Amino acid sequence: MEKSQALAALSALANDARLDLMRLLMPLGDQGLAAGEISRALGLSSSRLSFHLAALEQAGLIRSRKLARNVFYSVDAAGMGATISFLLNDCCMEHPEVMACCRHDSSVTAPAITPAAITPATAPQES
Amino acid sequence: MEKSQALAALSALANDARLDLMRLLMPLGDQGLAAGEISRALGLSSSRLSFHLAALEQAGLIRSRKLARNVFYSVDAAGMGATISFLLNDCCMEHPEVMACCRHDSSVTAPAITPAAITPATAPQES
DNA sequence: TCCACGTTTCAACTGCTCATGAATCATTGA
DNA sequence: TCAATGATTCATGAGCAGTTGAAACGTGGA
Repeated sequence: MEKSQALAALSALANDARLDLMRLLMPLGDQGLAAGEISRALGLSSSRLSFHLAALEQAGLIRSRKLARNVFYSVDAAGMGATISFLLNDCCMEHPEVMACCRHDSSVTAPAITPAAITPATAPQES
Repeated sequence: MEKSQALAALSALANDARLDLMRLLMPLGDQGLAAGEISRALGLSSSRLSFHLAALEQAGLIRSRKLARNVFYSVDAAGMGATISFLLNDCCMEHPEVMACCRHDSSVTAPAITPAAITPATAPQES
């Protein structure tokens, strides 16, 4: 991975809303989520969300595909992996103490935004 | 690691000069390098370097220690590891395809700034 | 064809990041 | 005490990132 590309990815990740966005999309895999659903789940205005989505897509961290009227966004795991790989290998040069972070899966906290928190819109409203 | 702390670290890393700085300091371990030497190695003005060093130190990615007239800066491997661990565990939730970046040590290129390029000039004289 | 919906683009504004050079502070040796 | 050196802080200005609301665009159903 090029340094410039890694810088773009790091810049994209260094934002509260975009980090939430990645955390929201990550467990959904390739299916992803429509922009409108993301907007509702994160409480972002449509224009603001579009801005952040464009930043992440340009950085190679998410992908989009059009389906009828909706645009579905999903994580680009390869892009995310390449970014982390850049940090580990090119930046930290496989520093033993840094590499240790890969082995012990420490501090796995509950995700801030659970997929269950997403309003399915079309699903029946439970009372 | 707190999300706010991870955001600070990512913001600090999302900069060309600071990424070079980390790559310069990484192979030097705890010994680190004096600010003046870093300034010469990277071709940064002293005030500009001081700004970037402060950003990295505040983000918990480097440490400093005063030695006579010099301030030596070295990487905080634990801080860097925690940042990458946050990306892997909290952000990517151990997504299998992302976690793969830890295993195959791909694309290990020659460092942009080799430690040999640094003029030793004044070795840290402990008095 | 028209309307409704989902999404993106645009202009304007605010605030932050980054770069520059001068000034300042701290330490050492003459 | 003074000058030299190493490093940081400050004021200034340029440019970019983020937010907002309105407008525009594309698609599908009536």
